Amino acid sequence: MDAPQIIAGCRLFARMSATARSRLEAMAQVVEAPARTTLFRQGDEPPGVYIVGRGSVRVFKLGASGKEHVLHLAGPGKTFAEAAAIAGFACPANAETVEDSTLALLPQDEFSTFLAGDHAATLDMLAGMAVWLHQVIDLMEDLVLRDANARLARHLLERAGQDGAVSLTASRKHLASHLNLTPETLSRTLRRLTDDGLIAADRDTLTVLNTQDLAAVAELTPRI
Amino acid sequence: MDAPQIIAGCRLFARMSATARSRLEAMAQVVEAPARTTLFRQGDEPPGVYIVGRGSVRVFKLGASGKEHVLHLAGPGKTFAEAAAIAGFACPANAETVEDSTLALLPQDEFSTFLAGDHAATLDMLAGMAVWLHQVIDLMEDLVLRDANARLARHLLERAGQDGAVSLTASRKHLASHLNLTPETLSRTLRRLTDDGLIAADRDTLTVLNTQDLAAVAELTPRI
DNA sequence: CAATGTCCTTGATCTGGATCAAGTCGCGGG
DNA sequence: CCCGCGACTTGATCCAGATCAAGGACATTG
Repeated sequence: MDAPQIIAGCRLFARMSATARSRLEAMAQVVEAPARTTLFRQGDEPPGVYIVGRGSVRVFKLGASGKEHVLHLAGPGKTFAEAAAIAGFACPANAETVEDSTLALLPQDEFSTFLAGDHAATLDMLAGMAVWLHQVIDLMEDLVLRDANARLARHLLERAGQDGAVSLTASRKHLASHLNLTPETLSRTLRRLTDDGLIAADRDTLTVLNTQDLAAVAELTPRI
Repeated sequence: MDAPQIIAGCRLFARMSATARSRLEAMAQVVEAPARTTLFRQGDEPPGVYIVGRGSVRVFKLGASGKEHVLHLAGPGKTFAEAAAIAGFACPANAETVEDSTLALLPQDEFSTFLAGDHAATLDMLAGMAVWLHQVIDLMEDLVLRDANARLARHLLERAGQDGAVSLTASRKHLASHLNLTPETLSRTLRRLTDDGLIAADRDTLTVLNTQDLAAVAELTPRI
């Protein structure tokens, strides 16, 4: 998998002009990383913008007691570390591949130079950042305003395809951490929803069976 | 209070070029709003970028059961609603003045046009957005990885001045909501910290007395 | 194919913070 | 000055979800 391919697979960069894309392709470094490779750690200098080509990456923060919170499970076409790259501050989180992955890295300095010289690209990045901010805020509100059932329900509804299938990019415990649940609670919550016939749980796929009722669970007020 | 003054008081816009600033001043609408005025609601069309000149604004989300979460307590010089304005999606939250306030509004359409024509300003906005994203992520990690004591301790340390004073912009229940606590728990937590001599609590000011030990509380692992 | 390991499930118990329920304080209006 | 109301405190109880503690289900390896 080469740089042009990875960049073409990324919404954000794919729609940029041909000249902009060729500059990006020229600076991109392709990284092949086996599963469980650490890409950067909390506090590191910003490496630049990463784009996932194949595989998936887990971006997470560590709490004092070793508890971790998965901020982002990035699959193919997704970018991460953009914010640190743009503002130039130290990485606020850790990143590690979940499975064998191919990534493109747009190095910090060259990427900054590129943005400084391309107005349209800067506007695109700005819009992309606003969307990402929106998603983070949504996740936070989920964590604060919803209970375990509703969080899981909403997560599933958001990423269900036409057929209602949601494939698990990472292991269940990572999903649990993303939703700020323990694996035990995730397991029990999945059981509750399967017993009620709202979803079907397979080894590596969850399927939404009843969108209507699941949506009701997602909106359900935790404690009247 | 007039538009040039409000814009000059805002970090983000103050450092822009004179020509950029005069364009912003020309488009700005000054809004005088008494306490408890609703500026916009969840789901509204994005109004544009707001800048606080005087007073303060509470940006919050409502959960199904009426529980609210304060995302942002914006004081003088702070902006809000930028993300919605830039990406053009509906407001993800509600905004209401806490006290009598003066605001400047840079209307959505004119602001977009301005950005489209000014590369340097776009880069500044991008950097500003990255910082704001960073803060939101920090807040989320606080909510997820820290307990009530540590959340309050960190919040105080972050905004203590030289003399350790933190003035309460809004009522305590709004602070409680920002930290995802009930007023009761905030009250008990403040008591614990005052009893331990780490802070002093006054009617409308909290004072950090022992930065060392308070920092230790902030970093303390919730449950070993 | 036993041996080991990792992930997931299920059950029993614990606990931080929410909720419910009285007060207490301070302030503005009549 | 008294009344009423909203914001805070304090105490008693409750509960969702964490933690602790066994199992089971697959893989991988010798």
